Amino acid sequence: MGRGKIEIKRIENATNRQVTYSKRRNGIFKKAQELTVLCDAKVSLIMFSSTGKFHEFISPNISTKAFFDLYQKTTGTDLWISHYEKMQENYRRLKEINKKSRREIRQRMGGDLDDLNIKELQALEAKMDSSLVAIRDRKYHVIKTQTDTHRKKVRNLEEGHANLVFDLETKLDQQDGIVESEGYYNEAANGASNLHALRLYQIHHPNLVLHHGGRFDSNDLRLA
Amino acid sequence: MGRGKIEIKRIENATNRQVTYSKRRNGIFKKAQELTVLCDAKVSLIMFSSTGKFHEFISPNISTKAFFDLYQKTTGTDLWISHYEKMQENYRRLKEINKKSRREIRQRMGGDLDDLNIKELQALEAKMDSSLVAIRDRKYHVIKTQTDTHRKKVRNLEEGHANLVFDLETKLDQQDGIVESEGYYNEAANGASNLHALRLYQIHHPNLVLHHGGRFDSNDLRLA
DNA sequence: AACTATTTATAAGA
DNA sequence: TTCTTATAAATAGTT
Repeated sequence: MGRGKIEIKRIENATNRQVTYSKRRNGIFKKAQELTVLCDAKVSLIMFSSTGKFHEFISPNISTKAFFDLYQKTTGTDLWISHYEKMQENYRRLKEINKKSRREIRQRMGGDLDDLNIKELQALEAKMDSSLVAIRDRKYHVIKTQTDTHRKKVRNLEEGHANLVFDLETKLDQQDGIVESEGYYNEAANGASNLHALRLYQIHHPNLVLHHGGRFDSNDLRLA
Repeated sequence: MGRGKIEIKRIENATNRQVTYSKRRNGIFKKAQELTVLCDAKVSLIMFSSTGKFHEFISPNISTKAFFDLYQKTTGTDLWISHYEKMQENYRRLKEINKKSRREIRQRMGGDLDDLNIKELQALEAKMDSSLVAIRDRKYHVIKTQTDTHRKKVRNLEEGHANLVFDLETKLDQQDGIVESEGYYNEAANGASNLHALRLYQIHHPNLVLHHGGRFDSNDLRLA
């Protein structure tokens, strides 16, 4: 269809070939477009020229990926789709497990109990009961550990402090030399050395330290 | 190019559409073939008719897979990989959620408590406690429902049975006509009519039925 | 599926 | 590349 008829064989003149490619490419794209519209068809037309240039036509409302998927599904060709589907299967399975987990949690939270029978309810209750025991045990263990830690800390602090006070007293003794004994004891009574006395008392009554410095009292245990 | 010019829009007549599809498909395939030969180009032409029928043209010396690989390489858009990676990401996320769910369940079962602090332990204990209450409530509700159902069933059965016995007695009365009164009462004493007596008794003491026929006794409640 | 009047595509030239 | 145009090719409507 042109000024003259041409034989269908490779055009040897590169320029000519390029021109013909360009013209016919437009023609075929137009045909593809018309076919898409007229016949409600899905068309994918991809071409590379001899120089490697790339052109594509694809029907609207379908992506190249979707088109290729459709192609594979239709032809049964299987390049990577099996891998993909295996993954989808795993994904599905994982989702199912997830759902079950969530349901189990809900049940353990006291919901979603409607379709459990007595036996299941009893089993669940028993499990929850023993779990509760374990949690309580753990809590008491944590409390005990914390208590012990605090007790030690406080004892160390108190001892350090008492030692400092003792050192201070010793230094005062050395500095003042001979002091009227009654005056000394009077001063000490409302000053540093009552802490020394406290220190000596604490060594024999460690629990006292806890109740004052450990920030734990019976209230904590009531909350626990 | 035909007897008349046509507008490029969907052909509504299905038969016409199918015919046009067939004709133009041949035309476009021929064009693709010619382009391939004349211009030494690589062409992939895939189409699906509105009825889902599939046709393909592809340049010789290149497979569809190779063509698609070339397509991906040229466009830089790796369709599959992006999808695959998105899926992998989802999969990973789901797995993470799963792990957390499992951990939560383990904790609610009294395990995996080592890295919870007191506050968390207390919260968990409280939740478990209230959940346990909910589960117990549900259990008692189920038990009550079952008990009621059984009670009703048993009462119906007993009444039905008693009615049968009563009918039997009535029939015996009619059949035997006049019987020596002492003999009749003697026979009845170890025969059917003691059931009649039971029936009358039950009407006024319905709970008796439950304890015999309901298969529920205080033991059940102890287990529950 | 064949026919054919017409429309459309395009080869060659500019 | 794009336009022009003579001509080949495709195809719409018909049989």
